[in-house]
Amino acid sequence: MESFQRFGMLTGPGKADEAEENTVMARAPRTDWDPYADGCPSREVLDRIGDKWTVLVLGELAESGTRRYTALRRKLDGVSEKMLTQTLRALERDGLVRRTVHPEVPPRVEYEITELGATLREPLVALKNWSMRHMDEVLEARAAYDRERDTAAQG
Amino acid sequence: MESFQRFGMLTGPGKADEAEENTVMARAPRTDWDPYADGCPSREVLDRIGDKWTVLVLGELAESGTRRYTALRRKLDGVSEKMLTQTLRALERDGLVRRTVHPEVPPRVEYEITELGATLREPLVALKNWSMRHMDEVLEARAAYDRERDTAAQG
DNA sequence: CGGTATCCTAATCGATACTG
DNA sequence: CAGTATCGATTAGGATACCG
Repeated sequence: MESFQRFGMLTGPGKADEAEENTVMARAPRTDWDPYADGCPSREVLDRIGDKWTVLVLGELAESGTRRYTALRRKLDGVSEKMLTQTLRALERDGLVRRTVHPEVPPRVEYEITELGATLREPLVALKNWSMRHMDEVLEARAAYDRERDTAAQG
Repeated sequence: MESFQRFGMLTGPGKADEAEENTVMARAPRTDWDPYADGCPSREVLDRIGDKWTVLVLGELAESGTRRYTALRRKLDGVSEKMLTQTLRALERDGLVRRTVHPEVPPRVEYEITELGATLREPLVALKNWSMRHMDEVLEARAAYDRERDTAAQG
Protein backbone atom coordinates (compact mmCIF):
# COMPACT_ATOMS: atom_id res chain seq x y z
CA MET A 1 0.00 0.00 0.00
CA GLU A 2 3.05 2.22 0.06
CA SER A 3 2.61 3.17 -3.54
CA PHE A 4 -0.63 4.81 -2.53
CA GLN A 5 1.32 7.49 -0.76
CA ARG A 6 1.03 9.75 -3.72
CA PHE A 7 -2.10 11.80 -3.90
CA GLY A 8 -1.03 12.63 -0.40
CA MET A 9 -2.51 16.01 -1.02
CA LEU A 10 -5.64 14.63 0.33
CA THR A 11 -4.34 13.90 3.73
CA GLY A 12 -2.97 16.74 5.77
CA PRO A 13 -4.76 19.31 7.98
CA GLY A 14 -8.39 19.23 6.91
CA LYS A 15 -11.10 17.86 9.09
CA ALA A 16 -10.71 14.16 8.56
CA ASP A 17 -13.09 13.94 5.67
CA GLU A 18 -14.05 10.35 5.91
CA ALA A 19 -11.38 9.41 8.39
CA GLU A 20 -10.92 6.15 6.63
CA GLU A 21 -7.24 5.80 6.17
CA ASN A 22 -6.59 9.09 7.75
CA THR A 23 -5.57 7.25 10.84
CA VAL A 24 -2.99 5.45 8.82
CA MET A 25 -1.92 8.16 6.45
CA ALA A 26 -2.35 11.34 8.44
CA ARG A 27 0.87 13.29 8.51
CA ALA A 28 2.66 10.55 6.68
CA PRO A 29 6.25 11.55 6.09
CA ARG A 30 6.31 13.56 2.89
CA THR A 31 9.63 12.05 1.97
CA ASP A 32 8.35 8.94 0.29
CA TRP A 33 5.79 10.06 -2.14
CA ASP A 34 6.97 10.66 -5.58
CA PRO A 35 5.09 13.60 -7.07
CA TYR A 36 4.42 11.78 -10.29
CA ALA A 37 5.12 8.17 -9.58
CA ASP A 38 4.21 5.64 -12.21
CA GLY A 39 1.35 3.43 -11.34
CA CYS A 40 -0.14 5.68 -8.73
CA PRO A 41 -3.72 4.45 -8.57
CA SER A 42 -5.16 7.90 -8.10
CA ARG A 43 -3.34 9.23 -11.11
CA GLU A 44 -4.63 6.39 -13.20
CA VAL A 45 -8.17 7.07 -12.12
CA LEU A 46 -7.79 10.75 -12.84
CA ASP A 47 -6.31 10.04 -16.24
CA ARG A 48 -9.13 7.67 -17.05
CA ILE A 49 -12.04 9.86 -16.03
CA GLY A 50 -10.33 12.94 -17.38
CA ASP A 51 -10.60 11.64 -20.89
CA LYS A 52 -13.37 12.69 -23.15
CA TRP A 53 -15.78 9.77 -23.16
CA THR A 54 -15.23 7.45 -20.23
CA VAL A 55 -17.62 9.15 -17.87
CA LEU A 56 -20.32 9.40 -20.51
CA VAL A 57 -20.04 5.75 -21.48
CA LEU A 58 -20.05 4.67 -17.87
CA GLY A 59 -23.05 6.85 -17.16
CA GLU A 60 -25.01 5.56 -20.10
CA LEU A 61 -24.34 1.97 -19.13
CA ALA A 62 -25.12 2.63 -15.49
CA GLU A 63 -28.40 4.07 -16.55
CA SER A 64 -29.47 1.66 -19.23
CA GLY A 65 -28.01 -1.55 -17.88
CA THR A 66 -26.95 -2.96 -21.22
CA ARG A 67 -26.32 -1.40 -24.58
CA ARG A 68 -25.16 -2.56 -27.95
CA TYR A 69 -22.31 -0.84 -29.70
CA THR A 70 -24.45 1.03 -32.17
CA ALA A 71 -26.95 2.07 -29.51
CA LEU A 72 -24.13 3.60 -27.51
CA ARG A 73 -22.86 5.34 -30.58
CA ARG A 74 -26.24 6.92 -31.18
CA LYS A 75 -26.64 7.89 -27.56
CA LEU A 76 -23.24 9.51 -27.28
CA ASP A 77 -23.81 11.77 -30.18
CA GLY A 78 -20.58 12.90 -31.71
CA VAL A 79 -18.37 10.05 -30.62
CA SER A 80 -16.29 8.53 -33.36
CA GLU A 81 -16.14 4.78 -33.77
CA LYS A 82 -12.50 4.91 -32.92
CA MET A 83 -13.01 6.70 -29.64
CA LEU A 84 -15.99 4.62 -28.61
CA THR A 85 -14.13 1.39 -29.23
CA GLN A 86 -11.03 2.70 -27.52
CA THR A 87 -12.99 3.83 -24.48
CA LEU A 88 -14.93 0.61 -24.22
CA ARG A 89 -11.78 -1.48 -24.53
CA ALA A 90 -10.05 0.47 -21.78
CA LEU A 91 -13.08 0.12 -19.53
CA GLU A 92 -13.30 -3.58 -20.28
CA ARG A 93 -9.64 -4.09 -19.56
CA ASP A 94 -10.01 -2.35 -16.23
CA GLY A 95 -12.95 -4.54 -15.29
CA LEU A 96 -15.42 -1.67 -15.23
CA VAL A 97 -17.44 -2.84 -18.21
CA ARG A 98 -18.26 -6.31 -19.49
CA ARG A 99 -18.33 -7.07 -23.19
CA THR A 100 -20.40 -9.94 -24.49
CA VAL A 101 -20.15 -11.15 -28.07
CA HIS A 102 -23.15 -13.10 -29.27
CA PRO A 103 -22.08 -15.50 -32.00
CA GLU A 104 -24.72 -14.57 -34.51
CA VAL A 105 -24.96 -13.16 -37.97
CA PRO A 106 -25.01 -10.24 -38.03
CA PRO A 107 -22.85 -9.95 -34.93
CA ARG A 108 -24.31 -8.57 -31.73
CA VAL A 109 -22.09 -7.19 -29.01
CA GLU A 110 -23.46 -6.00 -25.72
CA TYR A 111 -21.84 -3.87 -23.09
CA GLU A 112 -22.85 -3.66 -19.49
CA ILE A 113 -21.38 -2.05 -16.42
CA THR A 114 -19.82 -4.40 -13.88
CA GLU A 115 -20.25 -4.30 -10.10
CA LEU A 116 -16.84 -2.71 -9.89
CA GLY A 117 -17.74 -0.15 -12.51
CA ALA A 118 -20.89 0.70 -10.62
CA THR A 119 -18.90 1.56 -7.50
CA LEU A 120 -17.18 4.32 -9.43
CA ARG A 121 -20.47 6.14 -9.72
CA GLU A 122 -20.38 7.26 -6.13
CA PRO A 123 -17.21 9.37 -6.33
CA LEU A 124 -18.31 10.63 -9.72
CA VAL A 125 -21.57 11.76 -8.21
CA ALA A 126 -19.61 13.59 -5.53
CA LEU A 127 -17.73 15.38 -8.26
CA LYS A 128 -20.89 16.24 -10.12
CA ASN A 129 -22.47 17.54 -6.96
CA TRP A 130 -19.46 19.73 -6.34
CA SER A 131 -19.75 21.18 -9.81
CA MET A 132 -23.43 21.85 -9.36
CA ARG A 133 -22.92 23.49 -6.02
CA HIS A 134 -19.89 25.57 -6.88
CA MET A 135 -19.69 26.15 -10.58
CA ASP A 136 -21.42 29.49 -10.31
CA GLU A 137 -18.67 30.64 -7.96
CA VAL A 138 -16.05 29.40 -10.38
CA LEU A 139 -17.75 31.21 -13.23
CA GLU A 140 -17.94 34.37 -11.18
CA ALA A 141 -14.28 34.15 -10.21
CA ARG A 142 -13.40 33.60 -13.82
CA ALA A 143 -15.39 36.61 -14.97
CA ALA A 144 -13.79 38.78 -12.28
CA TYR A 145 -10.35 37.60 -13.27
CA ASP A 146 -10.94 38.32 -16.94
CA ARG A 147 -12.49 41.68 -16.22
CA GLU A 148 -9.47 42.73 -14.22
CA ARG A 149 -7.09 41.37 -16.79
CA ASP A 150 -8.81 43.35 -19.52
CA THR A 151 -8.84 46.47 -17.40
CA ALA A 152 -5.14 46.10 -16.76
CA ALA A 153 -4.52 45.66 -20.46
CA GLN A 154 -6.48 48.83 -21.22
CA GLY A 155 -5.36 51.39 -18.70
CA MET B 1 -29.80 24.76 -14.32
CA GLU B 2 -30.74 23.19 -17.61
CA SER B 3 -27.17 23.19 -18.80
CA PHE B 4 -26.37 20.89 -15.94
CA GLN B 5 -28.39 18.18 -17.57
CA ARG B 6 -25.31 16.71 -19.07
CA PHE B 7 -23.39 14.34 -16.90
CA GLY B 8 -26.81 12.81 -16.68
CA MET B 9 -25.05 9.53 -16.42
CA LEU B 10 -25.12 10.06 -12.76
CA THR B 11 -28.82 10.07 -12.43
CA GLY B 12 -30.74 7.03 -13.44
CA PRO B 13 -31.47 3.75 -11.58
CA GLY B 14 -28.87 3.31 -8.85
CA LYS B 15 -29.70 3.68 -5.25
CA ALA B 16 -29.97 7.41 -4.76
CA ASP B 17 -26.38 7.98 -3.83
CA GLU B 18 -26.75 11.17 -1.94
CA ALA B 19 -30.27 11.91 -3.00
CA GLU B 20 -29.42 15.54 -3.25
CA GLU B 21 -30.74 16.65 -6.53
CA ASN B 22 -31.93 13.23 -7.35
CA THR B 23 -35.40 14.41 -6.54
CA VAL B 24 -35.01 17.10 -9.12
CA MET B 25 -33.05 15.30 -11.77
CA ALA B 26 -34.11 11.71 -11.43
CA ARG B 27 -35.34 10.38 -14.73
CA ALA B 28 -34.97 13.69 -16.40
CA PRO B 29 -35.95 13.40 -20.03
CA ARG B 30 -32.88 12.30 -21.90
CA THR B 31 -33.82 14.47 -24.82
CA ASP B 32 -32.23 17.67 -23.65
CA TRP B 33 -28.77 16.80 -22.67
CA ASP B 34 -26.19 17.25 -25.27
CA PRO B 35 -23.60 14.52 -24.94
CA TYR B 36 -20.75 16.94 -25.14
CA ALA B 37 -22.22 20.34 -24.56
CA ASP B 38 -19.88 23.25 -24.21
CA GLY B 39 -19.70 24.73 -20.80
CA CYS B 40 -20.99 21.71 -18.98
CA PRO B 41 -19.69 22.29 -15.46
CA SER B 42 -18.92 18.66 -14.84
CA ARG B 43 -16.90 18.40 -17.99
CA GLU B 44 -14.92 21.45 -17.02
CA VAL B 45 -14.17 19.98 -13.63
CA LEU B 46 -13.15 16.69 -15.18
CA ASP B 47 -10.92 18.43 -17.67
CA ARG B 48 -9.31 20.47 -14.94
CA ILE B 49 -8.57 17.66 -12.51
CA GLY B 50 -7.68 15.32 -15.33
CA ASP B 51 -4.69 17.43 -16.22
CA LYS B 52 -1.27 16.57 -15.00
CA TRP B 53 -0.62 19.00 -12.15
CA THR B 54 -3.82 20.56 -10.82
CA VAL B 55 -4.54 17.95 -8.19
CA LEU B 56 -0.96 17.94 -6.98
CA VAL B 57 -0.79 21.72 -6.68
CA LEU B 58 -4.13 21.82 -4.93
CA GLY B 59 -3.05 19.08 -2.58
CA GLU B 60 0.22 20.72 -1.72
CA LEU B 61 -1.49 24.02 -0.99
CA ALA B 62 -4.24 22.34 1.00
CA GLU B 63 -1.60 20.70 3.09
CA SER B 64 0.86 23.50 3.54
CA GLY B 65 -1.49 26.47 3.63
CA THR B 66 0.76 28.81 1.71
CA ARG B 67 3.67 28.27 -0.62
CA ARG B 68 5.93 30.43 -2.70
CA TYR B 69 6.43 29.68 -6.36
CA THR B 70 9.85 28.18 -5.97
CA ALA B 71 8.83 26.12 -2.98
CA LEU B 72 6.02 24.62 -5.04
CA ARG B 73 8.41 23.93 -7.84
CA ARG B 74 10.70 22.03 -5.54
CA LYS B 75 7.87 20.10 -3.96
CA LEU B 76 6.32 19.07 -7.25
CA ASP B 77 9.47 17.54 -8.53
CA GLY B 78 9.52 17.39 -12.28
CA VAL B 79 7.11 20.19 -13.04
CA SER B 80 8.35 22.68 -15.61
CA GLU B 81 8.07 26.39 -14.92
CA LYS B 82 5.67 26.66 -17.78
CA MET B 83 3.29 24.03 -16.47
CA LEU B 84 3.46 25.24 -12.90
CA THR B 85 2.64 28.79 -13.93
CA GLN B 86 -0.08 27.62 -16.28
CA THR B 87 -1.66 25.45 -13.61
CA LEU B 88 -1.51 28.16 -10.97
CA ARG B 89 -3.00 30.73 -13.33
CA ALA B 90 -5.87 28.45 -14.22
CA LEU B 91 -6.54 27.74 -10.55
CA GLU B 92 -6.35 31.42 -9.72
CA ARG B 93 -8.72 32.31 -12.52
CA ASP B 94 -11.20 29.74 -11.27
CA GLY B 95 -11.03 31.14 -7.76
CA LEU B 96 -9.53 27.98 -6.31
CA VAL B 97 -6.18 29.51 -5.44
CA ARG B 98 -5.21 33.02 -4.34
CA ARG B 99 -2.03 34.66 -5.60
CA THR B 100 -0.40 37.38 -3.57
CA VAL B 101 2.46 39.46 -4.91
CA HIS B 102 4.56 41.12 -2.26
CA PRO B 103 6.09 44.28 -3.70
CA GLU B 104 9.63 43.60 -2.62
CA VAL B 105 13.01 43.11 -4.17
CA PRO B 106 13.53 40.32 -4.89
CA PRO B 107 9.88 39.61 -5.61
CA ARG B 108 7.95 37.25 -3.40
CA VAL B 109 4.76 35.60 -4.61
CA GLU B 110 2.67 33.42 -2.39
CA TYR B 111 -0.06 30.99 -3.29
CA GLU B 112 -2.74 29.73 -1.00
CA ILE B 113 -5.84 27.66 -1.44
CA THR B 114 -9.15 29.53 -1.19
CA GLU B 115 -12.25 28.45 0.68
CA LEU B 116 -13.73 27.42 -2.63
CA GLY B 117 -10.63 25.49 -3.53
CA ALA B 118 -10.76 23.69 -0.22
CA THR B 119 -14.27 22.44 -0.94
CA LEU B 120 -12.91 20.54 -3.91
CA ARG B 121 -10.91 18.35 -1.58
CA GLU B 122 -13.96 16.41 -0.50
CA PRO B 123 -14.86 14.94 -3.88
CA LEU B 124 -11.20 14.39 -4.60
CA VAL B 125 -10.89 12.44 -1.39
CA ALA B 126 -13.85 10.35 -2.49
CA LEU B 127 -12.00 9.59 -5.69
CA LYS B 128 -8.81 8.76 -3.87
CA ASN B 129 -10.69 6.47 -1.52
CA TRP B 130 -12.22 4.70 -4.45
CA SER B 131 -8.82 4.13 -5.97
CA MET B 132 -7.47 2.81 -2.69
CA ARG B 133 -10.38 0.48 -2.24
CA HIS B 134 -10.64 -0.83 -5.76
CA MET B 135 -7.39 -0.41 -7.59
CA ASP B 136 -6.31 -3.93 -6.79
CA GLU B 137 -9.42 -5.20 -8.55
CA VAL B 138 -8.67 -3.00 -11.52
CA LEU B 139 -5.12 -4.28 -11.65
CA GLU B 140 -6.33 -7.84 -11.43
CA ALA B 141 -8.87 -7.28 -14.21
CA ARG B 142 -6.17 -5.73 -16.30
CA ALA B 143 -3.81 -8.63 -15.77
CA ALA B 144 -6.53 -11.11 -16.61
CA TYR B 145 -7.41 -9.22 -19.77
CA ASP B 146 -3.80 -9.06 -20.91
CA ARG B 147 -3.20 -12.69 -20.09
CA GLU B 148 -6.16 -13.73 -22.19
CA ARG B 149 -5.17 -11.44 -25.00
CA ASP B 150 -1.69 -12.90 -25.07
CA THR B 151 -3.06 -16.43 -24.99
CA ALA B 152 -5.33 -15.65 -27.89
CA ALA B 153 -2.44 -14.19 -29.82
CA GLN B 154 -0.40 -17.35 -29.22
CA GLY B 155 -2.63 -20.24 -29.90
C1' DC C 1 12.78 35.48 -7.60
C1' DG C 2 9.19 34.68 -10.49
C1' DG C 3 8.04 34.57 -14.24
C1' DT C 4 7.50 34.97 -20.38
C1' DA C 5 8.51 33.62 -24.98
C1' DT C 6 9.78 30.30 -28.18
C1' DC C 7 10.25 26.03 -30.13
C1' DC C 8 9.51 21.25 -30.27
C1' DT C 9 7.63 16.47 -29.28
C1' DA C 10 4.17 13.29 -28.06
C1' DA C 11 -0.30 12.20 -27.13
C1' DT C 12 -5.29 12.83 -27.96
C1' DC C 13 -8.90 13.08 -30.83
C1' DG C 14 -11.57 12.86 -35.00
C1' DA C 15 -12.74 11.83 -40.07
C1' DT C 16 -12.55 8.62 -43.53
C1' DA C 17 -12.10 4.28 -45.69
C1' DC C 18 -12.22 -0.46 -45.40
C1' DT C 19 -13.38 -5.53 -43.36
C1' DG C 20 -15.04 -10.20 -41.07
C1' DC D 1 -23.17 -4.91 -37.08
C1' DA D 2 -19.13 -4.03 -35.01
C1' DG D 3 -15.43 -3.08 -35.60
C1' DT D 4 -9.79 -1.93 -37.73
C1' DA D 5 -6.48 0.94 -40.13
C1' DT D 6 -4.74 5.14 -41.46
C1' DC D 7 -4.06 9.89 -41.66
C1' DG D 8 -4.30 14.61 -40.30
C1' DA D 9 -5.47 18.29 -36.95
C1' DT D 10 -5.30 19.92 -32.42
C1' DT D 11 -3.63 20.09 -27.88
C1' DA D 12 -0.90 19.08 -23.71
C1' DG D 13 3.34 19.07 -22.14
C1' DG D 14 8.36 20.02 -21.76
C1' DA D 15 13.28 22.18 -22.67
C1' DT D 16 15.54 26.16 -23.21
C1' DA D 17 16.51 30.98 -23.23
C1' DC D 18 15.58 35.31 -21.78
C1' DC D 19 13.32 39.40 -18.82
C1' DG D 20 11.58 42.85 -14.91
